[in-house]
Amino acid sequence: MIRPARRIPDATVARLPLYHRALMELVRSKRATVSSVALAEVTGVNAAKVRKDLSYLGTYGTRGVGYDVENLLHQIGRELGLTQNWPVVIVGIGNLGSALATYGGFSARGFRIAALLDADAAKTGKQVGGLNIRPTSELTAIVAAESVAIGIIATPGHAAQDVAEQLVAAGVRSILNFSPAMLNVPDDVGLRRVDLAVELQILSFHQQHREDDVLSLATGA
Amino acid sequence: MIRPARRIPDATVARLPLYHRALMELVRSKRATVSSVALAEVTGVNAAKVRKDLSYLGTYGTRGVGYDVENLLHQIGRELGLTQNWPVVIVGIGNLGSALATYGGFSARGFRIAALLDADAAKTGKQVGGLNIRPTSELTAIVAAESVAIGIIATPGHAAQDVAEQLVAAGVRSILNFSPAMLNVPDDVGLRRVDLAVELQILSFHQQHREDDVLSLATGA
DNA sequence: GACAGGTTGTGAACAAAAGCACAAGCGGGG
DNA sequence: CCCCGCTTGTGCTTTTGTTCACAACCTGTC
Repeated sequence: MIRPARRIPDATVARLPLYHRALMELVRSKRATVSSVALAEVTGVNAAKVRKDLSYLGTYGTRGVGYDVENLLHQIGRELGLTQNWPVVIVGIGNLGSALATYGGFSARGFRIAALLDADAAKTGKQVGGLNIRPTSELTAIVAAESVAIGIIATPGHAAQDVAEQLVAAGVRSILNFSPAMLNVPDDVGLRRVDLAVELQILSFHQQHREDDVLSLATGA
Repeated sequence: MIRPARRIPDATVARLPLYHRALMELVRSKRATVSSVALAEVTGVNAAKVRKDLSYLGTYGTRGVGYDVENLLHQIGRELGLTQNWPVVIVGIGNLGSALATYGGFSARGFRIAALLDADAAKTGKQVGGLNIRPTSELTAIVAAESVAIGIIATPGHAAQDVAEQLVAAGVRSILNFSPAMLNVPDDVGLRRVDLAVELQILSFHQQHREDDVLSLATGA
């Protein structure tokens, strides 16, 4: 067999975007090569972990030298599928949808926003980030016409499942869900959820417990 | 000692907000008790994992019955520090900052937005989500006056480190960074970063590899 | 052409997390 | 008062992820 040697662990996949971004920085600053230690420093990851992660992609480093920045960037990009210029649709153009539509980070990494959709007829035709907002009814046609494989849901929670089903029916294969709802989709459709408040709550947990510690230190408990 | 038995694993902490949100739903639908299986279903987590996670908080379930929804919600909220009504400041009121400022999920979970700050004088005084935008120069005063412990950075990457240092100097103990920059802060300051494009890239990876599989299946490779 | 300094790639040890499986315990019914 | 069905809490096993430590190897120097 040809590709079985390279089953990339989830934890590694989750870090590849981090390396990718750091390498983009390094390219901009005209750095030709980078060592695992240097890459570890800018990404906040342990150097051995960096090397192991990169070794899953292939043998792109040179002992005694490091990694060629351009090449490594390319390889990671390829592995992540960023060379494909995926078209994406964003459904739900409220504050968050607008922020996503104008967020430069997507286009900088090979995602092209194919359309902005919103169910609210009052928004139809308005421009956000240089694109017209279109009615959700056009979803199927747009997905078919542009071979859209990825959909982003930024609607309120109660509309999300319905939108997800429309996306799946239209042929979208991966969904990024920014709404609070938990979605049900077929097994063969990729699904990830981002909750803006989760990270804040995790911070709050640690904050809380640091205070507890200080307190118990003070009282000698 | 009093609190050493309960060292909650990171993986569990990351899931507590998920349970918390699901329980809020259940309270709204007047459900009195919930079993680990039911909670597992709505959160998409394995039932045994739910039970183990909850057991770290204490023994709040009843065998043969399940968990009391209200009580469990309260316990999780307390553990996460959500009963404290933490004041937070948001720095950088562009599209993303505005989305965060108007995002209902924060206030619904015990975070109060104490101020919106932006370095751009042209924005000063404008209203977003019922709050006036104030100049960054007022940061120190606001943090002190309102005992702000948590800061959210939604500025462009190049401004983020500077803002982080101001926040730390002013006394903020935890920072949530939505900018692409990697920040350096003292060890005793909590720091988390959210990158809106990361999840999209992870999706892209899986999408990409699903297509590879289909392809190699077709070619018999 | 050998040596020194530096860096990768990876086996092996260690740690954390996930998942299974079941004893212990609750509550309702007869 | 006992039995049965249900559900928790958790010991144990397996899987996944992290870290260490070092042999293998490259490059430039003398």
